[in-house]
Amino acid sequence: MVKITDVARHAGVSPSTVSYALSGKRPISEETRRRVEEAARTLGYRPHAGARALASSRSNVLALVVPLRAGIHVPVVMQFAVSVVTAARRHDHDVLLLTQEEGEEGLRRVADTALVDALILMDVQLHDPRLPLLRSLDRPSVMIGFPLEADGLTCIDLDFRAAGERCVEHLAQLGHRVVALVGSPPEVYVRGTAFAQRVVQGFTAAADRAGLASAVHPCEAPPAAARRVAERLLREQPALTGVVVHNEAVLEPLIDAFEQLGLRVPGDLSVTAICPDELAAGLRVPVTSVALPSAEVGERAVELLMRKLDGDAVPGATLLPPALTRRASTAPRTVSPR
Amino acid sequence: MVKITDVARHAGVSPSTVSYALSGKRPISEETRRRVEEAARTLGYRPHAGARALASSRSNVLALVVPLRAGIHVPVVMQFAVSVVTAARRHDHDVLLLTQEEGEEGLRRVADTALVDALILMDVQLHDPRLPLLRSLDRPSVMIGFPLEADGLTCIDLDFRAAGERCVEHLAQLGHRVVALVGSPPEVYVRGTAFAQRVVQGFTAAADRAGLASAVHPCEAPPAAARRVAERLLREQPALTGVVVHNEAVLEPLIDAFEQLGLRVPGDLSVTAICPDELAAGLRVPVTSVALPSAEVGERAVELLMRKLDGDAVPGATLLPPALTRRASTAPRTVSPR
DNA sequence: TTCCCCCGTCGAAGCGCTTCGACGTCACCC
DNA sequence: GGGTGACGTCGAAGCGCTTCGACGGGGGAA
Repeated sequence: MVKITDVARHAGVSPSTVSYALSGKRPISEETRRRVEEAARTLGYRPHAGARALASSRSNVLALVVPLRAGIHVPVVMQFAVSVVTAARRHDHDVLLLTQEEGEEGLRRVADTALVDALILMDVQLHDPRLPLLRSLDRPSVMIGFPLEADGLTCIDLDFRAAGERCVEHLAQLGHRVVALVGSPPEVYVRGTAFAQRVVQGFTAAADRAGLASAVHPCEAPPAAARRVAERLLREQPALTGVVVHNEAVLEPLIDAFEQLGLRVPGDLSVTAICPDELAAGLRVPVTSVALPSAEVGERAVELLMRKLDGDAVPGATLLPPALTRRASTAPRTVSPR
Repeated sequence: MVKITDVARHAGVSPSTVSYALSGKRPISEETRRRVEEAARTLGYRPHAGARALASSRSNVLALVVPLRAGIHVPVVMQFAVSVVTAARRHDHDVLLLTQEEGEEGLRRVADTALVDALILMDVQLHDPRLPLLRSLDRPSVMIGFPLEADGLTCIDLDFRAAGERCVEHLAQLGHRVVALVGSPPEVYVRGTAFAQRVVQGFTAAADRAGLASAVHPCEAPPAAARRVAERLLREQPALTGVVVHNEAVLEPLIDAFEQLGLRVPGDLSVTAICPDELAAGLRVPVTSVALPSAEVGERAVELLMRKLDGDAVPGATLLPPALTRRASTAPRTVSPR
């Protein structure tokens, strides 16, 4: 293993000069810097991560806690993770993967052993048990999602409330008067997952404001569940013409079910979704949707953390405004009753 | 931050004794060990990861390289990742997440900086460019998947060749004489992804051996592609009664397509798959399948690495035997022609 | 009773890096 | 021409832990 003293000798300078030349933390003459860099390159010098962490009390590693729960859409989680890793690398950091299984103890462990400099949490609950811990930790953190009480913490997410509203407004503009929300599986609401509840709030508020009749239906993931919900929807709201889907797993089966029940999309029924753009755009009937910008969220989360690590103040809440893309699944309400 | 000297003082022993007491690397009297443990507990002592890594040249971190490519099934990747993390934690290790985007340079970086002790690679190609690098690294590694030339390296995976064979044998036993394999998207074969090709080999070999007529069809992920493949299958092999699906994304759409084309599963067509058990079992028609044991593979990969880290010899190749579970989608061939 | 060995513990060195204070040199200004 | 910074570099300390050799004391064997 080649170490800093080897580079120093090779470049004819002291180890500290090598350190400064490579880190840029003190001015070093152009000439010396070039010599050091070349020495480092020809020797293949790689600073020892542990030594560096010990001396600088910075590990250049971020922790990412991913959810394992039922009812969450795995590809979305993966997208977050990948964008976090990519963004972290741009800032010269690596990412340690933690599962929620490890719980608070895991967070405390990686923070207290100085394995990581900072933490990113996904799948935040309204009353998340990890909040007090995060506050007490001496390391910065960012949550992807909003708990109810986030004082002193930093959160970022799509503005799900606004997303719910946006979908309803779009349907209202098209003339629809009776709408329904097909949401996540019941357990997601039961455990108080913030984003799911916010969509419901936004959906309901916007519907009330616009004077629409509305209903909310949680829905399990299997296609059969989608079919059942579709039937129930039509039974309970015979005049239904607008549907908002906030559940990646059932989006396609649900549309299939509607069509099998004799409803054309968008002829008889307009469907909008809150989901990743690729999913909405890739369906047989491309679906009008509010995008779930996982890549952007992951990226911004990392940037927030970096600023916190630099000691800068950051906004406690970052809500990304929803962007609705019109596709083939929504159309003005047909005036003639069916 | 509480350090080892604090614990030592509190327990009335020297720092080295604390170290030995906690690590068990030298015999320490019962009495002393208890005092040390209690001191550590009451003070909330957490050894500094960097310091430990520097002194012991062990970081207790594994690198996991996950694929980002098109055509791979994301939930499967996630399952691997989770099982690797869980298994690693059981061995007191953490997991650093790398994306394939970082490439060989990323591997070299985390290995040479001693950030990680060992590496796990997924999505191995037949001619994987990372092989020489892995051989030259001074750290042990395990590949999930088999390249063509694996001398000196350690690999583990489901025996995909045998899995392909097993599916065909099952169909043959049921009396089917004309079979087809619906595989991964073409790009997966083009880039030489080992497991996909092995399934083809096993499928073809077993079909030849049993004297079955057979054909292989790569298939893109979108449902529309599944439909096209279904039509083509029936056109090109009118006597087709047995299908093997090795493509998680199209399994369900394919069955739908067959049924829409007027074929009942398993009445007219027996379908078997190579995919995660949950997927096969959760479909409308539960599908007979060879399980993709991601959890077991991840776990075993970690165990192999641990043994290598301990300096033990391990087998170069670990092939997990396929296990076929019969479900509703396969039945004996109907004697009467349709 | 003496010698030896082993068990349990200690002290010190050192892992490879960063960082702080200090020092020499040069340029510039009065 | 001497004082004064600023610039560029060096040396040494120290980050918190592990590990190696050494050492004292007690027990068993002779």
